[in-house]
Amino acid sequence: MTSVEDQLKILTAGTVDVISEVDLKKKLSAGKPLRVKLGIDPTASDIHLGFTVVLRKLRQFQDLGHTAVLIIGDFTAQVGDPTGRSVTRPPLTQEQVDAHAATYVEQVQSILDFTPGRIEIVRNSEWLSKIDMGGVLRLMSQTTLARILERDDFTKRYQEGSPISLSELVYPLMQGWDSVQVRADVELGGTDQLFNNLMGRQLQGAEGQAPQVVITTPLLEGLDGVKKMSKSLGNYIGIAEAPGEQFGKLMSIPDALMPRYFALTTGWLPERVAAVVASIESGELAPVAAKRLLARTIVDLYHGEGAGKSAEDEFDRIFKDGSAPTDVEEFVITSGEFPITLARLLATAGLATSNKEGRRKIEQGGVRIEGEKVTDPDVEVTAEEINGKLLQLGKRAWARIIVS
RNA sequence: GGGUCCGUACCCGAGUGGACAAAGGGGGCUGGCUGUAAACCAGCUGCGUAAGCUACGGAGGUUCGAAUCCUCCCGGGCCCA
Repeated sequence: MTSVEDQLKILTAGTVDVISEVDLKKKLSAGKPLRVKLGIDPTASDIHLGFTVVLRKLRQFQDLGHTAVLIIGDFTAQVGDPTGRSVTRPPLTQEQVDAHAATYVEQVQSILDFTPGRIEIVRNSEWLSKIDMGGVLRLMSQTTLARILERDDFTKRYQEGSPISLSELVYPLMQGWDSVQVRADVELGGTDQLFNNLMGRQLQGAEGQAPQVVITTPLLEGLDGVKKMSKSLGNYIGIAEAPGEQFGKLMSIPDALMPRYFALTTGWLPERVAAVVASIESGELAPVAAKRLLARTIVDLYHGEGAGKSAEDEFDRIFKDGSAPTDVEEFVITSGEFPITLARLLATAGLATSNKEGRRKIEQGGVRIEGEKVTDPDVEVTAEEINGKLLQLGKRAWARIIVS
């Protein structure tokens, strides 16, 4: 087994908070596999690059012989984590939660070790749906309103006069109770989870358990380069997204963000990251080349070796040469629809949400048929004229029209 | 429970009887430029070929005419209890 000192070095690298390192050392020194908790709220169906930061940290624990305890927050998802939120989350149905949870577990396999014994996956409804009012009150007496309200997100909402549901105030307690239930030795999370995770420490202490070590990892900025990557902000790159999508999205991140992306998402050793960053700064590696390298690396990571190169070729074909992608989706239109105006054709093929919008796109010069720009939205085409032709909207949307 | 203020398009937000399909910003889209799906600049952004239709929390009402006035209902903030 790796020495305690080496483990400490690996496990604390790239983290923001470790509370506390002394505790972690003590726990590691006991020589037993630690139970390392990570909670996932199944509020959306995709795992994104930002979340892989903490997943990779969890994987490091697994590789050192510790046990990953993945908690699917199916119960807490019904309340909604108020962290960083300015509004109450809408409650999810059981079906949505189940579907999201299934997708999560599937996607997480590309990062975590699923060898039996290395991972446990549990749902927090197992215990949270059973706790009675007495139990809830006991938990609530462990904290005070002042402590809960210290949090920025609540303070802000309170000052703004936005509604805050009491159930949201209890959220950190539920998450803390999870730690008690799974007897967590360590809990991982993004820096925004610090408050919630510290609650776990306190509740464990009150229940006579050794308090968990809380480790936080940095939050990755999303495509906009400012706000954290999140599903609800729509600025994310999903690990299950198509190679072309991932490549393109990565190419669009602000240049200044590249070092962070290399450091947090590639899984590279710090020395390798430092070397790349240095060559960018010295001008040896052009920004665009660096970004391509990043994009290839990430696509390879989630779609297999070589997928990055293919995605890059495709990207060049589309955006550099301006030609159509190799596989354009076919769109079948029944012959009864013809003759049809170009505006309506666009809407029928799903490239516009309405005829009106199709009309606008054509008038703006954004529509091509077989590479030829069309200008009159009212022109009618017959089935024979359009069958098999390539319809293009803007730089990023195509449909091959098939008449049946 | 009482009082008071509020609810506007994807989001924020102006509008308080006609000139309102509704200012402004964000987002999104299209075009230009570019190493880039970045940045920047310009245009577009309810539906309908059109006449017109539908839309300012919901339902009624007043009026020639309502997002704007009245009644009730639903949702929210604040103050008092």
